[in-house]
Amino acid sequence: MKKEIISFETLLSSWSAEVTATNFPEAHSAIPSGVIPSRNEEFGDYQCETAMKLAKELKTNPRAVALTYKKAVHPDFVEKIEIAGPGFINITLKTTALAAQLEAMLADEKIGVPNLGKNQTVIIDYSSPNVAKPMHIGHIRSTVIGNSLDRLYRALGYNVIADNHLGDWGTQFGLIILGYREFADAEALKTTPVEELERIYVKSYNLSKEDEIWRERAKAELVKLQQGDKENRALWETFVELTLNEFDRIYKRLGVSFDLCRGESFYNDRLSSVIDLLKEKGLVTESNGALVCDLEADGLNIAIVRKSDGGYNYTTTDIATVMARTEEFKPAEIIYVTDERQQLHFKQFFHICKKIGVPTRLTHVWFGLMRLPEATFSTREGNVIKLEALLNEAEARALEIVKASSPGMDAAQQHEIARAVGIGAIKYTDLSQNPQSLVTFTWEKALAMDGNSGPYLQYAYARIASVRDKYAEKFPGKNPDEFPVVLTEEQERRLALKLTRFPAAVEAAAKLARPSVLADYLFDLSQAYSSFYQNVPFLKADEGVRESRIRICTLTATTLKQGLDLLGIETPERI
RNA sequence: ACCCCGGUAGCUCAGCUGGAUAGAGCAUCGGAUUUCUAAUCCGACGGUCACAGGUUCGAAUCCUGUCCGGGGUACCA
Repeated sequence: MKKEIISFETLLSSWSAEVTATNFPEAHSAIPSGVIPSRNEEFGDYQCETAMKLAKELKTNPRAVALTYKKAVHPDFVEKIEIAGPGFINITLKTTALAAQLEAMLADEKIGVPNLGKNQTVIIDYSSPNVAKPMHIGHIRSTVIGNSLDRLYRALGYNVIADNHLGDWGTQFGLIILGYREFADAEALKTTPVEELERIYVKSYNLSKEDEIWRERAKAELVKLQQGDKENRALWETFVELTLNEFDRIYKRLGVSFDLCRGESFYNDRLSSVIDLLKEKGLVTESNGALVCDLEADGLNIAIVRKSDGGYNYTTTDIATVMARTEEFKPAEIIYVTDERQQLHFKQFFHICKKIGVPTRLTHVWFGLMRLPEATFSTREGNVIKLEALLNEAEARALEIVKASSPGMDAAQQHEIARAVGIGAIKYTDLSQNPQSLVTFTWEKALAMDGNSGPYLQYAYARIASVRDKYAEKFPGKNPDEFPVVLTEEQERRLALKLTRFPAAVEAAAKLARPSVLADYLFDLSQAYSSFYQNVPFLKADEGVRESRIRICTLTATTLKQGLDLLGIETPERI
């Protein structure tokens, strides 16, 4: 059994809490005792603001309170504690302790990421595109953010079930079936099936708006489908299959895979019993021919659970889905990743779930819509950018750069690197900003390959891989692990400190449901490494120092690789 | 009308459960390559944190109001 790695932040926070409890028992327990990384490195490695908060409550001098911490027995890994400004407690670690922590992390496969999710199942519901509609760049966010959360939770030891809740059931199928019969283009269905299905849908939808007879016919087709008509059912299955084939191709390119792919249709049989249950609980009333949950009293408007034509809508489907998932998997939590427009829906739906006694914690992770600088995307405007077009463009641009920088490399390898770099660039762009801000799409930003970008991080990784190859070449048979880690240079110490903070970054990213927290950390780490790389020699250093630095490179590489993997970004050994 | 987001450097964004001099990237300008991958590094320039009040030792951060932008508000999801 390996010794568990505990971060300095955690150790220091417990220490500070203890000092508070011993010396200021009269203080309110809510006073935060947290120790955080210094905002400014000239003040040390960690800082604590407890003294100022305590002094405020106890109406005493904050610097005097801070002095108590300075005088208390320090943890053995602390070099010094200083008091500054209005009452900051600044903590500097022993460099030898930092080195020891790096060695512990090097010896641990998970480099210190804790196992928080023991025996807990989390279902993450993401991507969830609609059948018969091509994925455009607006769909990438749920897929990429959801997939990163999926990876983060797995890394923290949760049992994750990734479920792609396809929009494969609904009123649009009446229109599609009718349109398909009337004006499908067999040739187009073979070459670009989903695009053709969408064309059929849009045309049929437009007809339905001006032609009442068409509308009635479409409705009749839908009813037939829902009643299990063989022909319509077969058509529907074809549509689903054609669409899934295409989605699978995109998921494969994105490195995304699901444990389950259960569309709305999967829960179809349970819908009427959901209504029965809601009735039983006295939660529904009739209004204008529809059945609704009136949530006005809770400030959540009204949710329709059965339409006046007898059909069900997504509130009902979602409730049925939760109940089915709860029965089958007993998850501790279900996380939904969708765009911001669905906030009200999820509030309503979570509220109803609570009222009917669903025990599972339900979380809605929403993200801002992606838009163009001049307008929002809309099929009608014809300004949608197909997801595949974006991926193709990214790979093409990356290939140009690879060809320019590695002209001697064979073509297959150039393409492979361009693929990883191009896709990495797109994912990183999306994941590196706060999900909840609205995103303005520009090609320039989406395909950024320098500065704060995916390729910058991949480049840092590839340089390390190259250094390690060179080391093995020049010093065959030597094992750096037989030498201790020693930190001498300023850039080296700074890098070391950043390395020890990886587990905290992973934890925070998952807890806040924001992969951008991890992306920020990794960029910061890469910058620290690049600076180290540029200013500190390793292969030319003396024996011992050289091995120590190679080990630091190794830990940086592992951290980047694992970290980028949590963002779903690959790390080629050479770029 | 009501509800939810957002407004920080020329551009794209961090920072927002109050803390020290508001940070990155891009762009612009100036440097670094006989040396471990220059997709890099080092430096400079650049801000009335939308606006007005308030809370306090301290506000980009919390409260109130205003302006601007996006989204939502019963049979689409």
